Amino acid sequence: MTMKRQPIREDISLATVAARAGVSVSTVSRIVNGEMRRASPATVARVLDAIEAVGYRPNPVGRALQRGQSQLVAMIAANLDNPAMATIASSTEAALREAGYVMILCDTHDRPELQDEYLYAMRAQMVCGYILVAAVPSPGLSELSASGAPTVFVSRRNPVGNGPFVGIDDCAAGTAVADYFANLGRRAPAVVYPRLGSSASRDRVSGFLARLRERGWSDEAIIQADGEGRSHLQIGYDAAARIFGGSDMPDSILCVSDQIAYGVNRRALERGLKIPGDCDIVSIDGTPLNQWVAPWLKSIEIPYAVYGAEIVAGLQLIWRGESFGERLLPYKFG
Amino acid sequence: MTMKRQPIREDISLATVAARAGVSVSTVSRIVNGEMRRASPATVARVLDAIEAVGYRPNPVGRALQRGQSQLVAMIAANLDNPAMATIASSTEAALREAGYVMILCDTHDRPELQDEYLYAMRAQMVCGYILVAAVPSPGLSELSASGAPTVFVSRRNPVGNGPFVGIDDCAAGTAVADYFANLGRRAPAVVYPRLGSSASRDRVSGFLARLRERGWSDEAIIQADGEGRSHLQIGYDAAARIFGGSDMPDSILCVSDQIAYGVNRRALERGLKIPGDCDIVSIDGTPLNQWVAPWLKSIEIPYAVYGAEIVAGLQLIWRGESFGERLLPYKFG
DNA sequence: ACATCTTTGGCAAACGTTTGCCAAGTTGTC
DNA sequence: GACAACTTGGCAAACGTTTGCCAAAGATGT
Repeated sequence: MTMKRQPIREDISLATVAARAGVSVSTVSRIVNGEMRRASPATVARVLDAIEAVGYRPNPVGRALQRGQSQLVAMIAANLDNPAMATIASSTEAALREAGYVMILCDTHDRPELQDEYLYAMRAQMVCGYILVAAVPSPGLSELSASGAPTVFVSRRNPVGNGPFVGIDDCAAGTAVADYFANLGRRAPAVVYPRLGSSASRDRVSGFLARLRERGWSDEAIIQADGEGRSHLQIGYDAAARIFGGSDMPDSILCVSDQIAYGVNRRALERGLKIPGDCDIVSIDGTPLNQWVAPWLKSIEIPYAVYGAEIVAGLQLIWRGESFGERLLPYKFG
Repeated sequence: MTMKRQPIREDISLATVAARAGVSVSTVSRIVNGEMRRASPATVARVLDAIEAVGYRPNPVGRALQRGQSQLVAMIAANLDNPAMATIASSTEAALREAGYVMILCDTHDRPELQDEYLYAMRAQMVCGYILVAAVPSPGLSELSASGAPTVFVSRRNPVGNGPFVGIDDCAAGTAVADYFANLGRRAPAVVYPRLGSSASRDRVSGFLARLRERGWSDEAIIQADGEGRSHLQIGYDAAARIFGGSDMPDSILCVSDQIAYGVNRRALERGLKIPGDCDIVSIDGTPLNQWVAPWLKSIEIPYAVYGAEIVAGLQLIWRGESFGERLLPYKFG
């Protein structure tokens, strides 16, 4: 029983179907939208046949104009070159398609002006939802935030207010790493993070520091190094230069992202350090690529591949009017 | 002189501007579209003021409906999880935005049915162009190909016909690696590639083999290994198992992608081989990540970051009616 | 026979834009 | 003074959809 897929003609409209079925455009429209009770069973059958016969598919543009809202969802991401974000984008795209939506992807390169430009452009496209991955503070974001448009924040919480969030419990992740180091008997822990921290970075660092303090470390005993710029690779590399150049060498380092860990490791290699051995490195991200190219790296594994499903489920909740605060996903460590 | 950016109200239309300027909607429309000669300078000024005052921005949906074409461009990519494709997507998105377009991203996961689904969905969205990254043969693609819609193929050539192509000279890249191995005095070269090869893989392999034959190798002297599946990482890992398990060990391996090289390297490590040393590995891709996580890997570097600009330039050529056959970008090696 | 209600389906306006055509008004030419 | 040519700007249709409202016809109750 092969279902012959006929070529899609873009010039098939409600009018075509209506003419063929001998009814009006409105009747066809109602039937297409599932309002079956507005027509007799005979008419419905005739219309359905006509739809099938001419291969009608609703035109999303006409529909968007009339409804004042499209089936487009905007994903505004900070940096697609980061494999973690690419995975989020990929899984979200799949989940959206599954639900009948289409994703527009915008890469802000972490720049507030670009983020605003996109926010405005997406509003003009009448998108029905916003997914903000690692959003940055900006005037447009405040405006969006205030407008009450369906929005989900991913990885980083809303930097200019609050709103539905999908991510992990960053603070707990930092705590877990602190416990791991402490239980292993490490004496000189360090932490590397970007200077312009997102909520995620900050929470990870503070969870880590808080637990170390609880377990007896003084603030001076914990080596902290931040790095400037947008590239986490470079941040890690630069910060490591200061750490390894200092008087007291760490025996364990928490890197708040995989890429920072790559940077730290490269500097360590240049210094002739053995990783692990001379120094343990733990990162937070744990993309699958690590197993292939960075087996020396132990990670808190964030389930980026399931973010998509969570994000879309969250959006659907919002569309139905039932908002939600946050969806924290379980991470894996060990 | 701060330019106060006013909040975008979505309910500002041509009618709003027209009312404020005391002219008709048509006049405003013409001025917005740059037809300045259809109105007196005084009117133009008044309208421009009104536009500024109310913060008018054309509604892309209404425009798309009227023109039968949107400012949306569809990028249909095989697999976003591959960093090379993520970079292509990112750079293309930037170039499109620069040119005033908006990108819709679709990830087909290398599946023909999904590719078709997207092709149909994008047609319904009245996109004004298609960018097919590593396209796969499918009925919908044949249809698109025949329809003459503006399309650019990236990385892989059109598998069901021909059409504008952006990429590198894959055959020459393979040849270059062959020369490199030969000049280094390697005696036992190998090549690893995916079984279900794209045009790109095939060309790279055949360029490599052809040059080795020219330089005196017999077919039996060249170790060839392919791997099945979609993950290049796994392909490399599996193929390496056979290579390293065989009687004659290679002293040099060409991997047709970075990810394959990662897989091969991991197996090599498990075997206790030293890379480089016991065996040289060269890959084709050369993403910047390599410098950080795979310094042992020498690569033909493909300038993925400039693909975006080339792709968009190509599209604009097509839109202007001047088609083009292919744009081969220079790669770097050494 | 009449009033009332339900079923069935069409008309037309609306969403925001573009553009062919027409109608004034202005200028130029003989 | 007549006529053409150009300038300026508006009307209205069209793109494809949705939906409030109305009308015809049938069903039900008195």
